[in-house]
Amino acid sequence: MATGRTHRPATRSRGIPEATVARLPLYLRALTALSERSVPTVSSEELATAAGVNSAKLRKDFSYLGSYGTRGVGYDVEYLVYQISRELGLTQDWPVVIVGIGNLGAALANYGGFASRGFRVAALIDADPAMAGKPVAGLPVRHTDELEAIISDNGVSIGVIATPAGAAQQVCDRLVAAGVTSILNFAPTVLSVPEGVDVRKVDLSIELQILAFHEQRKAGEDSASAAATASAARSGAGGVRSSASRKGPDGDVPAVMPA
Amino acid sequence: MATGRTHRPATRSRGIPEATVARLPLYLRALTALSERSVPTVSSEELATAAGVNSAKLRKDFSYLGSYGTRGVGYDVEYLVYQISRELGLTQDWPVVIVGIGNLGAALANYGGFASRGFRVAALIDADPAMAGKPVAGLPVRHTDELEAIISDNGVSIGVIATPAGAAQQVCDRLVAAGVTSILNFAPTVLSVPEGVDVRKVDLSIELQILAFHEQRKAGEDSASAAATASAARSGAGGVRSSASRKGPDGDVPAVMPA
DNA sequence: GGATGTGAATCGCTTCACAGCC
DNA sequence: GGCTGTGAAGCGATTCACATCC
Repeated sequence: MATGRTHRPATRSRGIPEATVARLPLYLRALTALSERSVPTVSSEELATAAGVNSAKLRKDFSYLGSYGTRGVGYDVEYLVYQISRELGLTQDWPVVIVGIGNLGAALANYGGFASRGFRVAALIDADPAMAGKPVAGLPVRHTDELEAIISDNGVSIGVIATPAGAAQQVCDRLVAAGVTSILNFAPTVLSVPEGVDVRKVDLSIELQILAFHEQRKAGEDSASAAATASAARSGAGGVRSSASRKGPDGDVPAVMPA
Repeated sequence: MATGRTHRPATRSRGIPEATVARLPLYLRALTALSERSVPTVSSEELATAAGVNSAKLRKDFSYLGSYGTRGVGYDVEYLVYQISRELGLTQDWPVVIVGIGNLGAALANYGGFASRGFRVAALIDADPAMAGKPVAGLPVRHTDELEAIISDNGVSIGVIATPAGAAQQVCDRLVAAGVTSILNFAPTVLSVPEGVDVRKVDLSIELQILAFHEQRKAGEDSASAAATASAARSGAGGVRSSASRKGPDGDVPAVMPA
């Protein structure tokens, strides 16, 4: 999960569950591919496979949007592309700014997936004066001083933060003050924002850590020694928990602190 | 959510809920920051705030790991850092390969967040012969031909795919055949993998699309015209179906939705 | 007194299974 | 006959609220 709803008591945004909203882009991508191959209709089964979900979930998801299918037949690809696009708000143009033009910011600026949906990179912003004016992905990098002007001149409501962690909150505050109400945060830090501002976060290392967790489990299933280690860890963790005593039952000493 | 568990019947990985696992890296990050500031203990309340979750959830999460706190006092920062690191498998070294050294791949290679946890970039791999040998983030780019050798020589079990969508499945297949069992996929495509291989995906444009959805809703609350558009869209969508509308059992919002 | 640890209640998502319609 | 649309059941995660312990 790479999400970060900020406050808000679970706003089931008018009937469409959050989990469904998160999958709509997936369906849209699969449908767009079908559309390009001029496939006229799909069954929930086929589309679900293409999107990597199961068909019951897909049908349920679509049922929140309306009755767009035809029983015994399936869904009209073009029509569904349109409906989902509209539901997601992609039939309109969304100017976005990217703040922090390091490696990641540059990668984002060049990322085709933004432009191909309704997103338009209105400006690239960086705090380094040496970067100012340099073209990245065909756009000149602007200095942070211009941030407020850029936001209001372009009517930007979505900002992408790709700065180092230390600068993120400050950038966030300025974006919000300038009128941005949705933020996609790539900096590894928790942003605090006022009510009404949405933040989603993508943390690259978190995803890897989750994989490492499962990977470790797999290793434990195979080799005996690894399994022993793992299960010792386990019983220390979830186990009996006799009275008190932190520290796992056996040799489980900290001593060497990891990274 | 940017996840992608592949098959597997919900493997509540031996007692620790998936949702909890996904938050452990968050806690770890907050704890590491406290550790660097030499803070000896934290309460669930403080730590929860720092990690961006609520304290009840945090305590519940920690309860799956064991009783590592002290009632009336809080949690020992260093000790908790160690326990979570170990639980996540970060006390060991994880060699990873990054395949596809375009803008994004290069950004990932340079990303400090990998190295700082237990991850070590063992190799950068790209299909472009012109890239071969060129240094990126201090490592020479290797050609795809060497993929299998690199995986087995380094005992790599985690692979990162940052190729264009068209190449991703093929790269994935080769990684898996060579022994990789966890994949972090940045390509905007659904990967199919055999049982036992974990895939997590990060799709940059999906996150933006989710923000756009909520942004659109906000706009509908403000201006009358926008609201009209939105609700027209809505009724066109959910409309017909005379029989009882899904939607909350009772007073679910009509027309103009509340904040 | 103060904060953890955790059953119990609640909520929301997923899955099932079948009625409804083409 | 085939596939959608959806109540209802199932299940996991979140939240509550308080017993427990330092």
